[in-house]
Amino acid sequence: MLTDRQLLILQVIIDDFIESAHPVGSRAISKKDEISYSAATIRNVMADLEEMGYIEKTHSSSGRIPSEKGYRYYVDHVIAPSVDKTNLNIIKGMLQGEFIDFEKLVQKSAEVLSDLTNYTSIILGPEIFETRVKQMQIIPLSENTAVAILITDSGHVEHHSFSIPNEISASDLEKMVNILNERLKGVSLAKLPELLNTEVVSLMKKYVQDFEKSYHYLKSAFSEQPVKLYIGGRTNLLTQPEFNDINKIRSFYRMMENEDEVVNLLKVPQQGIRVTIGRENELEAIQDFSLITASYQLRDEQMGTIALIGPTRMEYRKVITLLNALSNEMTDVLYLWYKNNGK
Amino acid sequence: MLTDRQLLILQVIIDDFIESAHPVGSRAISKKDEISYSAATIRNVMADLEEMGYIEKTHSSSGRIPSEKGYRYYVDHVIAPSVDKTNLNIIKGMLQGEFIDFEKLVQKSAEVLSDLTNYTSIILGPEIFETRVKQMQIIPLSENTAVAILITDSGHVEHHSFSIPNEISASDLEKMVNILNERLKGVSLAKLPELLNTEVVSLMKKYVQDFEKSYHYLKSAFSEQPVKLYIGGRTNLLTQPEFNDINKIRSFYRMMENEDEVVNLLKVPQQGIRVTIGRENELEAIQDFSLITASYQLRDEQMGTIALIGPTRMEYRKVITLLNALSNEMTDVLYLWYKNNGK
DNA sequence: GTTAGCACTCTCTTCCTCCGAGTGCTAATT
DNA sequence: AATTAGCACTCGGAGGAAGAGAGTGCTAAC
Repeated sequence: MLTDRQLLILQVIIDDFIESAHPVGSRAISKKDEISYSAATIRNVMADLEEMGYIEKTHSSSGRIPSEKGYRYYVDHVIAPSVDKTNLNIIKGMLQGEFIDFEKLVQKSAEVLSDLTNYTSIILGPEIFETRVKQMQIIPLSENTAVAILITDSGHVEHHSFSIPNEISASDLEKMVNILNERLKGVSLAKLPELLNTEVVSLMKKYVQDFEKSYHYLKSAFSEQPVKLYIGGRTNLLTQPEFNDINKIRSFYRMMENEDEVVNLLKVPQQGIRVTIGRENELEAIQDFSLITASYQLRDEQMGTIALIGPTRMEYRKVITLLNALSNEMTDVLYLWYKNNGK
Repeated sequence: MLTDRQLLILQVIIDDFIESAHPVGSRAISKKDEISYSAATIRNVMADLEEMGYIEKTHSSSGRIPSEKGYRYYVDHVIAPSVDKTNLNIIKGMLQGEFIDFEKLVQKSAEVLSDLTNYTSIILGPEIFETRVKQMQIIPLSENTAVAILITDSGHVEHHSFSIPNEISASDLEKMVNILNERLKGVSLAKLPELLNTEVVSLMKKYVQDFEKSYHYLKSAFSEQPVKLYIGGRTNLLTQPEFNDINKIRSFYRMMENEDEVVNLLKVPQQGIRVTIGRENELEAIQDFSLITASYQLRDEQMGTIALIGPTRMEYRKVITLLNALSNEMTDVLYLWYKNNGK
């Protein structure tokens, strides 16, 4: 456990380093307004903090920088989720406009988040499990191609072109769609695959010739449920001094190119804010970074994740506040929207 | 006009520099198999080439590197569009698979192109002017929201959520859609805005109450015709030695983040291959790069553009060959597809 | 318990030197 | 007349030495 004085000095070191990116020396600390000790005293405290592992030197006679353990302590004990009115208003303003298309809104959120912080923002979702099938359609384009469309009550549209084998007749296709619509309207997407496999199959077998094949094609058209990923401020991190190393840039952007990897990074069930600092991250490519994630919900069900990624020397206070605010707002908006649409 | 010997040496310098990225000296040239002159002779020729502006020194006693003028000459006079069988087969193989969704195919092309070259590929389009309206639909989601869907005969689906003002009744909406479908089916997208404004308007005024407002909302839903942009190998250029400069990286990626700018870059009517080298590019952010573009057509109408961007020290021969092959193949595929679908 | 003083450590920058690659020119060679 | 060998010269880059500056740990005084 840290004494008050140790905590104070740790905090000053971290705040200063977050701002300047330079090692912090005892003299600089002693000059701060909130510090009333001499440099020598500070040095003693710093020696203690270093021994405990909260700060480090870059070389034997350098000032100190926070260690990952130091950041961890700072995040866990120092930061009280506060409210930043200015940014909160920006977020509220953004989310308040006429709310039509949740996906657009998410995209916009990612942009605002990265602009506000100068880090890279990643937003996942919304997952569409909770949304329900509004309508399904299959529209023939030519003799042997068609496009299948699935519309959900959230306004989400999935579409998929596919080719129709010669054995399947247009009338069969039509029958299938009728059956699908009749049976699946209002079904939540989470239950869609199950229903497709059981009830609907037996029903269709009765009416549709050459059922197996049709079904196969149809299923492939609807089974893909991509998780949407929105990234904002891809190039923001380039201005960070820790990004001077070209190899770091390379490995980071390689990672970001790989959507699956990014999705996996964020696809974690969670409540509240999660902070992983440096080597706390399992993914090697971001072990020099910190990742801060929050989720937004619909009726206690996690719909998606919003995250910011930046150097370990991150403005944790600001970022956590912001993410907290945004996730709450998104949850609220989502709730209201579903309520207003009578579901 | 260059003599044969000057041309030969220019060619050797460029080929060598493209491969090594290091200035080429007279001794190295004289050692090449295809060169039978001594270093001293080469030096004389090089002095001439430099005087004419085709090559440059990096400092007073360095070897030579090609100037932009040198590359230009090389591209215009040395490169005969040849056929690279291996890569051509890769491309053909890729395009041959069951052709269902042109957009997916374009995306895949961008990936293959960047993998094959290690540069960054950009593909624009396909522009959908030539495609025709297959069906339009408006599906109400709730009391005051709906999603408008437009399906074209190419399998392209545009959708747009919008809110319905209270004054507009559901039955009016239905009428509108009926009218739209009746009138617009088979109309090419190029003519869509015009028709919407003339014929359809007058017709709808008759049947639909509060027409003005409905029309306004509907139009906004269908007027946006985004040009799709596919980028492959975003991080490929990071491995190029000329990308050691962080500022270059920054300005390049800034540019690439701005979709509009990239679209403008490629949205140029053209035939054949177009090569812009270094400062020939108007856009400042890529004045250290070369951009090579080709287009693909449908019945002499340009549908889209494919491009590669890389350092001015680019493998022009390979890239031009590849782009040439791909644009031809894409044009063929497009033609066949439309033919097979009886249009 | 706190602080002043001081020797010490380490990085960073600047300056210097040396080496090698490559050039341009001149004179010799073909 | 064209080509080539020879040679002095130039410049960038690597490597090392020296000095400045920032900061430390320790000791002794307050």
